[in-house]
Amino acid sequence: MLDDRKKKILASVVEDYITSAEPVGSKTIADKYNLEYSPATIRNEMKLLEESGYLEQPHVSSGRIPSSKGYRYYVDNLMISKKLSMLDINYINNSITGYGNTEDLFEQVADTVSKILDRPTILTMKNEDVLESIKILKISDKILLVIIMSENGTIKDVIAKLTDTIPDDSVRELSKLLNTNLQGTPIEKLYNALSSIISKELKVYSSVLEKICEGIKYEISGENKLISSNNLESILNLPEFSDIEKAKNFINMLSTKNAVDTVIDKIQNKELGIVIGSENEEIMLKDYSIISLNIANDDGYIGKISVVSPKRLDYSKTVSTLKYINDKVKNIFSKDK
Amino acid sequence: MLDDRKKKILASVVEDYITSAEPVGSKTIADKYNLEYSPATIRNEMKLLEESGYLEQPHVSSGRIPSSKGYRYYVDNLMISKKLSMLDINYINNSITGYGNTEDLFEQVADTVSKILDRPTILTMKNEDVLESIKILKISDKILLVIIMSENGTIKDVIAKLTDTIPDDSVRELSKLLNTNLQGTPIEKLYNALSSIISKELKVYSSVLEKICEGIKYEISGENKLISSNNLESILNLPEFSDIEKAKNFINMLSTKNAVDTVIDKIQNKELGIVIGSENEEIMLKDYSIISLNIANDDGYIGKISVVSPKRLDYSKTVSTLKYINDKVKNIFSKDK
DNA sequence: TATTAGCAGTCAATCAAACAGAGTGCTAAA
DNA sequence: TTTAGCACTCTGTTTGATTGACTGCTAATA
Repeated sequence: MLDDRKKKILASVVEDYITSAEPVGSKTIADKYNLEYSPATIRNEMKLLEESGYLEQPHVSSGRIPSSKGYRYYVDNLMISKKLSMLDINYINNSITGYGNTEDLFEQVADTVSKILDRPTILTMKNEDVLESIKILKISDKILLVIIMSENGTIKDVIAKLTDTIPDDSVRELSKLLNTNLQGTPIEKLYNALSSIISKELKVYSSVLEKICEGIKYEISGENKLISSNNLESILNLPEFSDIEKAKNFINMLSTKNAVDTVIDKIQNKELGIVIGSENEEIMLKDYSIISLNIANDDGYIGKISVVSPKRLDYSKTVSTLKYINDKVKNIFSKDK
Repeated sequence: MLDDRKKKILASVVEDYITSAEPVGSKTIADKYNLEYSPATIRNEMKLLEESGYLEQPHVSSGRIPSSKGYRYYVDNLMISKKLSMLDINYINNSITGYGNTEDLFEQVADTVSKILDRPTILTMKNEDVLESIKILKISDKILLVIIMSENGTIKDVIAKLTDTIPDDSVRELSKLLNTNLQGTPIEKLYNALSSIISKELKVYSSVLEKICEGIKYEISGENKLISSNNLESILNLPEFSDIEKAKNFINMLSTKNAVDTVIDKIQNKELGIVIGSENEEIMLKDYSIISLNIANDDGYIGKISVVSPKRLDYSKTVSTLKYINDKVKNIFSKDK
């Protein structure tokens, strides 16, 4: 347990470093943050903080920077939750309108978070959803519109271009058959379910169904749909990326996404998960933090918004923003009911 | 007009520089490309080529690099069109399947081009298309699916979540009204047209129509839809971007897009447009080239695929790839008919 | 006359040495 | 227990010297 003075010093180091990105020296702290201690005292304390792993020293004659453990202590014990500025609140309210389907909403959310926090934002939508019903609409002789409705209220649709014309009767019959066969199927397994049906029971319609299948495969792409929305230019301006190799690594990490995905997947039980730097198992991620918020509607878990950043970031603002947005999203969902 | 020897030397400089990214010296050319001239002769010729503006010398004791004029001469007169490798051809054939609507197809095309050429690729879809008909389908008490079909065969749909329930009769009537009022409207003006109708003629349905309108605004976002698909990590590996400022500029240029858009818009009359470096009016683009291919189906112009790159790039491969893909796309369109 | 060999000259890139500045740890005094 | 003072360490920047690639020019050669 840290004593009061150490806490104050640690908090000052973290907060100064978050904005300056430069190692923080004892004099800076004594001057800027009106602590009642002399630089020498602060130096002694900083040394102790380093020895117990909360601070690091890039080299012997430099100031200190927070370690992952230091950030963790700050986040858990010292951080004061900031209120969002009116500017940010207005921006959020204007850009998250709640129009469209769940996917549209998630995209809006990702864009907004990314803009406000200036960090790449990854969206995970879980499809634990099951099929409620399928409607088939004949748009023209050779074109069908297949509408897929899930119990959660998500609506997706697929356009199937046929090779031959199809009579109205068949469309009606097909619609019935699909509904009786597929109702209750988990959305993410729809493609597989449909494929196996084609070969077994519904051979008559196989050519039509294959077209529909193709569409479903394309539109409902598997389990976790990940969208990364970002504002790369401003991120590359972070001093962390003045070394172009680091910048490339970061971009690479984001686009292969595997490592990040694993971390995000593990964050389950809590509403808000924060994984800081070396807390990540993957070494690749040792300098980065991931902050992830679970989104739920009344029926339960729907997905996550996750922010990926160098571990030097404004944790307080990030958390406030995510929480505010979570409320907003919950609100939209409850209105829909 | 350049004599034969100058042509050979210019071609060698361009081709060597394209792969090496290092200024090319007289000895390199004499050794690697089996030209029958001594380094001294080549030196003299290179000096003349520089004086007439085809080559540039970064500093007095370095080799030469092609100027924009040099690339232009190469592209117009010297370039031998390369055949695509089997690898590339297979990749293209596998990834451009032609499934889905025009927009899906365009996305496939952009991804493919971007992968093969390792460059950001921008897609422009022109909506000169006009409305053929609108269908409205009632999905549940409070949810309508509005299907918008254009004469070009593109189908879009919008989900409108209503605040109140709507009777079946009204849906039918609304559908009729919209069709008579909007048929023939250019797709890109649909939103405006609908908005003005709401206030004038169809006041009874205004609350429903506003919801639909909202959706249309969101889904059919204006005139030119631009999608940029890219593979940023590998692009940042280009030696052009070893200076991080250049990298940021490039990314910035791509995301603001204004400058690039203007160039692309101007390329109209030809099937294939190549604008090299300083040929661009915008100074921002003086080190970049844009290669843009017009795509048409039987009814005419549909859109463009444009590749943006530092002006050092494999023009021959780029052109071959775009042409091959153009054929592929034309093929898909004619099959659809 | 056209080409080429040879050589002096230029410049970028690299490396080491010198120097300034920021910040520490330790000691001794308050 | 806290603080002032000082020697020390390390980074970052500047300066100068060195190396190497390549040119332009001159004079010799085919």
